[in-house]
Amino acid sequence: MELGPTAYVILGILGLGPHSGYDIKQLADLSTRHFWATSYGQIYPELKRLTESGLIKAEDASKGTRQRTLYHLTAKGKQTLHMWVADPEILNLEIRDEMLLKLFFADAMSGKETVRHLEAMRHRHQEVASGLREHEPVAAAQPYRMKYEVMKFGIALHEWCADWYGKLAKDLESGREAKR
Amino acid sequence: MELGPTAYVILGILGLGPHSGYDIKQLADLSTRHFWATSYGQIYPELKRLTESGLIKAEDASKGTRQRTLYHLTAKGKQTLHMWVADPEILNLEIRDEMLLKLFFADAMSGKETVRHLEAMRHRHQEVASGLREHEPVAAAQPYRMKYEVMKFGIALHEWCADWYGKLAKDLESGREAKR
DNA sequence: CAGGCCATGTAATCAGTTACATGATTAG
DNA sequence: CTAATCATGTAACTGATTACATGGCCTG
Repeated sequence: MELGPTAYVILGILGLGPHSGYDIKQLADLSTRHFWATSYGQIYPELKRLTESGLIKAEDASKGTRQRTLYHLTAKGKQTLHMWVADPEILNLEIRDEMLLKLFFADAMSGKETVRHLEAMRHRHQEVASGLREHEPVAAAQPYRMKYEVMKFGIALHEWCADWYGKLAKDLESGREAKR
Repeated sequence: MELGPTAYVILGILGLGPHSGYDIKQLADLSTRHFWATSYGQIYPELKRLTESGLIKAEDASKGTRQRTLYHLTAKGKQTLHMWVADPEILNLEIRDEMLLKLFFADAMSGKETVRHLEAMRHRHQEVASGLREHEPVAAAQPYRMKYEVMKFGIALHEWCADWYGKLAKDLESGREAKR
């Protein structure tokens, strides 16, 4: 009965208060998405499993005929979440970036094409950063410091990346002699 | 007959010359691993598929009774690879970082525990960076500029991350008043 | 009354890892 | 002679996405 990271996303969000599966998805999309994405296809089955193992508890919150189930942490769930958070083990980081892969194999491309590609990468990171920036005020207003710090990290990271690609593009454009 | 990124890792590496499945894995581990990992469980079946669709060709290179198969790109494979590289479409980037997830939910931890966690994250990124640094000279000596640039990007990225976590840890340690 | 959002779920599929199985060659 | 490395492969499993199906509520 090992729990995966997705289970902790759910437990973590429920640690902030009772939420429905739908809520969890919305909140995750606004907060953890940039370093841990989830989908309904994982959330709903996971909610069932967590209920079965007694870490969370369902409570009916239907309005008329419209179904709605709120979940909240049990004492056991709280404890499990806290133990996970407090455990300082080193966990692995995974990055999958198909554009970087393309860049890696881009030696056959012309300088112009490479610059266009770098420009696209820069743009992509800028987009992610400004997407995060949009709900930065919300994150700042909350009483949870780490959540805000993680958001700031995301913004800074993507801006740093955008910057790096921009600089490389500039280098390629000016110092052609360096090519090859 | 859509090709996934892993297929392009293989095509890209074979674009540098004929290699065995084993070679491909070794080279990928030294180069693309930090933004696109692969395993034998993907490489061997993919080599079979690529052979069947005529993008690569197998050539026996056994030595005595020791089996060895070298693969090289066909004209069609070269073309497919080049078309992929030249296509400037925006592809998605995925990050999965369980430690960042923990940090995100770390508001219940004490300042000391959080600092320890940040220290571990800093250390992890430093490790990745110095791992990459080890074969930086090899990358620098090759005639492929983009491969070297991508490696430099990886090093700089992880060092930037290490730095960021280090700074946050410092902030937490000194400016306690900012907590909560 | 239509479109958007709230809400729940499942089935099929896909990508990728892990563990295993096998054996040859080479360097110390 | 033995350990490391070269070399190829598969089966089982896991984690996650996608697409679909269904329907109610609320706002303009």
